[in-house]
Amino acid sequence: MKPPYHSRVPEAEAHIRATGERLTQPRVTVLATLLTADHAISHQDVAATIATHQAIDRVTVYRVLDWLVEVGIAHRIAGDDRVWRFMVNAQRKSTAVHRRHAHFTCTQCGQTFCLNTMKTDLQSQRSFKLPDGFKPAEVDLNFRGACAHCS
Amino acid sequence: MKPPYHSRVPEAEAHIRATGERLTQPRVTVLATLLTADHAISHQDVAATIATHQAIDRVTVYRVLDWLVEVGIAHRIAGDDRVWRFMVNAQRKSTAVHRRHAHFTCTQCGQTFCLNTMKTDLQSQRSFKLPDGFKPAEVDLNFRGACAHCS
DNA sequence: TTTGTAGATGCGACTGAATTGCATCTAGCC
DNA sequence: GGCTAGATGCAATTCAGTCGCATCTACAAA
Repeated sequence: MKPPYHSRVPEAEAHIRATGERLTQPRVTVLATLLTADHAISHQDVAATIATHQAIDRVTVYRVLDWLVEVGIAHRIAGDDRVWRFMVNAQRKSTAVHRRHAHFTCTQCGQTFCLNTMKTDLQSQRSFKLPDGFKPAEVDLNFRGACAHCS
Repeated sequence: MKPPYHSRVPEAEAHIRATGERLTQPRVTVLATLLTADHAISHQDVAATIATHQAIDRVTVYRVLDWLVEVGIAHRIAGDDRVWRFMVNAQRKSTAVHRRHAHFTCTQCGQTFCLNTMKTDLQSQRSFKLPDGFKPAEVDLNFRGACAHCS
């Protein structure tokens, strides 16, 4: 069980201040919500969770989520249902040449887990040889199957 | 330059007959169109291409595309724009326990290439160690960057 | 060859995630 | 305290994809 929403607020504020951009209530709320999740969650999940304790506009949630991705605090994952899911980045490296993500989507419970935050051997991602001329900037690795809970 | 649409019709018909299911005109047209592409194309690309030489309903294209994926002739890729893109499978292995795809999306021209059909060293995909209990059934590897044309 | 029918197609209406335009508000500056 | 660029709220819109249902057709059986 992850720490609840309230204990995540200071952490969220610190992340936002670190960007040098405006610290607003919606940004804090959305980020703190994202920080309490141990798997990638959708815009709707975020909006619904927030709605239980305060009012927030759907569009604002979309915009904050986009902003979090833009400034490098979070990343987004395209799901099989055409819905974006978001997750806070494990460790931010703003100047990283290669950004790498590894996710696992459970086909039974539907949850998407970020493998970068788990003990996983992903070093071999470096060893791919692409055809001549193809210059990758980012790599995504997506697994589909049964998660630890459902298998 | 790939062979044009017409020369792909017999190939398309053969693939469809091989499934044991009905050989219909929309199926042939959609598959032949898919066979002429050297990169993954969207439903809209398929529909627009077909529309230049014959009438076809949008919904039928969706259904045929889904069917092609279902019977294992093609596969779909989730794009960054929430649009599915489709591509004929290189070699079909109906009983494969692990289905693997590797794609490269060019952030400049927007095209998505299937690396499985290109000379690429992807053997290292086997070497991932997932956390205990996670049982992958499929693996997708997605690169983003500059393609051979744009780099 | 004709016929019966399961399955495919065509069409209109619909869904729902995400986006846009614009008026209003506010965080952080002076 | 006042200014203003940038953020938010709300309504309307977009667009990929889906659904319901009437009609059509591939193909197999007669």
